[in-house]
Amino acid sequence: MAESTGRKRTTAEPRLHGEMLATSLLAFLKGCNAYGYQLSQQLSESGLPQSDSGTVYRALRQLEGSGFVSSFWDTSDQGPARRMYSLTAAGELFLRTWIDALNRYQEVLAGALAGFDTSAPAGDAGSEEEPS
Amino acid sequence: MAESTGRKRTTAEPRLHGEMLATSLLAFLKGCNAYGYQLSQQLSESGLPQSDSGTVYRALRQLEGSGFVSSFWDTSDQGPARRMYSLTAAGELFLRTWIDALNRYQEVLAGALAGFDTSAPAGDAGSEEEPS
DNA sequence: GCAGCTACATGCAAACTGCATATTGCCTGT
DNA sequence: ACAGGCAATATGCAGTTTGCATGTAGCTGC
Repeated sequence: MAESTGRKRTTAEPRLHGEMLATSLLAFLKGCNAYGYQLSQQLSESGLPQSDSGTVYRALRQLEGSGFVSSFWDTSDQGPARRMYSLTAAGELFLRTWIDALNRYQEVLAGALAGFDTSAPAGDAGSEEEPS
Repeated sequence: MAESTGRKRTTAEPRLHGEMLATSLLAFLKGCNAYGYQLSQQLSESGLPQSDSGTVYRALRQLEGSGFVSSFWDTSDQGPARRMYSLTAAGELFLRTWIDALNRYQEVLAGALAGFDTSAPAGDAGSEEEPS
């Protein structure tokens, strides 16, 4: 049940949501300020799993609402006005926090693949993690 | 606007959703089979960002629906019957795919933090580091 | 018997997402 | 000059996911 109409969640192709998308955007902004459109393109070119451009714009507005980025309308060039985003101090903090979490995440995954438990001290091969 | 009522998304404390949660569960199951309750606890102890236990159970059912884990009711011990989960071949594949994506993800983040673009050849240092 | 723990499940409302579509401004082809 | 197209941002909609609270069921301790 519950897999009839829309897209499925647990398909084999990774998607980037939530904090992952947010973190990617912040990371890009750490290098240099950019417009949403550019960020959306960078995502495409980065080899990372993609997100819809609408989602990217909305994510940026939310990040701004949370104070992690700031923006202003740039009308210096021609073409439609674009919103220039830049990272704030709070944004950098958030970025670092998440990269930290990501590191632990990878350790756990790597540990599991290697076949032993990362959260346990070395020595236990975990092959019969049998707690009965 | 729109930050009054419910929980906010982009808070400073990381949460584990979607594929991230799924991947963590699969990784734990790679080491050894387990019950949902155990997995939920392992998550708590792992130092990873947390998910509600209800979410964990639902994630497991979805993973089962996708064929990435299989389960059966274990009534051998006393206490309420518990569902024993184990990883399938498809699940291992999915796990590997996601760990791969995660690696790219981390490279991109690390590159952005270092201040240059990972997807671009060396030379452009993104020096528009607009000071003030 | 009653509280408490293990173990799993679900209802609900809010939030998130992908897709399609709209809007504004400039630029190009014919 | 006008149609079409791209750059750049935004939104409506419907389906999905999530956190929180709560419910069920079986066993244990007092």
